Amino acid sequence: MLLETASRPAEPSFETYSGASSAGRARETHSLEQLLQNWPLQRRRVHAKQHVFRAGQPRHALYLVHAGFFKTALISEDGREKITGFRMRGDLLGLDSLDMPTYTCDAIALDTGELWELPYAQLRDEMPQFQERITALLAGEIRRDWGWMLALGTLGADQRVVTFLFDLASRLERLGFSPSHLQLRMTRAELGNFLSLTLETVTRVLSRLQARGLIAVAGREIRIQNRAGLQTVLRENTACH
Amino acid sequence: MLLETASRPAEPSFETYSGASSAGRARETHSLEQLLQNWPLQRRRVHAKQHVFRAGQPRHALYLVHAGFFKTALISEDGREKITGFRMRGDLLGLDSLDMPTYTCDAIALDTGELWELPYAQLRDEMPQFQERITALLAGEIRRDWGWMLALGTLGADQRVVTFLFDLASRLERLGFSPSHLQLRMTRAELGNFLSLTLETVTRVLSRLQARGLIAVAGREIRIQNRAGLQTVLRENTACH
DNA sequence: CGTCACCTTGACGATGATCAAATTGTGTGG
DNA sequence: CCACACAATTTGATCATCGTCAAGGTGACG
Repeated sequence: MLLETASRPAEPSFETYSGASSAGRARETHSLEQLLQNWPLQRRRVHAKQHVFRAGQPRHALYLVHAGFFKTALISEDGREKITGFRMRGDLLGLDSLDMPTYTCDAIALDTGELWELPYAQLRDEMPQFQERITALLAGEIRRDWGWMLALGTLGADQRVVTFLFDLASRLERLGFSPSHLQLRMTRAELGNFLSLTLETVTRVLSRLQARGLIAVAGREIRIQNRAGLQTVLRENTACH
Repeated sequence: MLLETASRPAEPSFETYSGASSAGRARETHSLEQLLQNWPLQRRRVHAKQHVFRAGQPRHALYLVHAGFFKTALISEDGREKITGFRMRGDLLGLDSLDMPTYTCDAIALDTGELWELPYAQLRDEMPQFQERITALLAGEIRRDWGWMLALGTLGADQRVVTFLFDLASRLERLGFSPSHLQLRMTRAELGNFLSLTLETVTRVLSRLQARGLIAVAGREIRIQNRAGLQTVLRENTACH
């Protein structure tokens, strides 16, 4: 697989990509969520379309996604927008501005969700493994970004979409969800923005993949029906390069 | 300016983007190079086309570029290659694999150069400001990557090239070089790879900009002749989005 | 002086963007 | 609960940008 995710919480649930359920089998003991389980953290509920923070606002915390689905996005002075990633349980919001006085991107909820507010300075000083985790998460974000730069720079439209589906599936699987039944939380436009495609192209690719029997599309609900077939798509010749 | 550089050493020189010269006016006291000035570091000389490390090799150090010009690149299993960045004095090589047992990208010298080998664990434990610097450099790399994702995803060919020229100019200026006289150290193919363009398109854009009197191109030597004019190019409508 | 890598320029074509229009889905107020 | 407005999705037709292929030029180095 091309891309990786930095975090791997447990405790699956459904309908909101959260973790309210019970039958959680916690395997990876070093996730941030595990570390912080009985730390007195400020929690914050957000609902869809709400900004967690905006670029330029004073940075006062790092947020750990505990439930819900988020996007982070840059907006340039001249209005161009770019979604830099979709964040789910176990991911952090605000990592990119750790060394800055203000946030450097927007973080927006696509869903109802819950965030844990991490007091960075305090945790760094009082919890020995914390700094190490943060370093790993930062480096992991760089690797993930580079992976996407590779994908977006060298793959055609179909292959980008398939790469995205595989990435999402694997992240969901780590959270304990089915890797073949994907409930998208973003619009076609947002997906296209992230993949550097237009929303029409995203739609067309999905229709094309459905026509080939590789996936089943029903709005934002996507079922992966032929994983091997999708991997074949990735091998098909790219126009670029 | 769209992009930033995490490091800002002093002591300009010429002909190799290094720092052998003397008349250095050290302003920013918190650069890594400053911090490490009289630390007993292993130094390593490299020459053009030599690999500093390759993806998969055991990671044994972090490298601080002291002189020369480098590229870092990813290569996917199926042979697609992507240059993730060009690195010069004050930049670090290997940041992305800080938490890994092996390197996750290739680092290749485009020039003769000198690297300082940083023993990460030791410095982290013995030098108080070190960890903080590393965190800042990691976060800065993320911001830079996101900036390029925005540029590559939303700008046309001409604008990408101009953005690159401005970025390079500003980095060179911080090192004490002229921001209008650029000596490229990479081929058109490498530049195109980084910008997700073909080498022909890069050539064509440079020719076009020269024809408009905005720059003067002589092989890898580029002179910026009309900075304001180039900024105008950035305002010209992009096809994409 | 010849070879090789790199660069430049041209002609052509394909991928994906743009524009347009119709359909479906969603939330809100009556 | 329905009707309405609006957001999101789908599909089609057309076109521009940039990739591909080809050929010639330039420069470096043995």
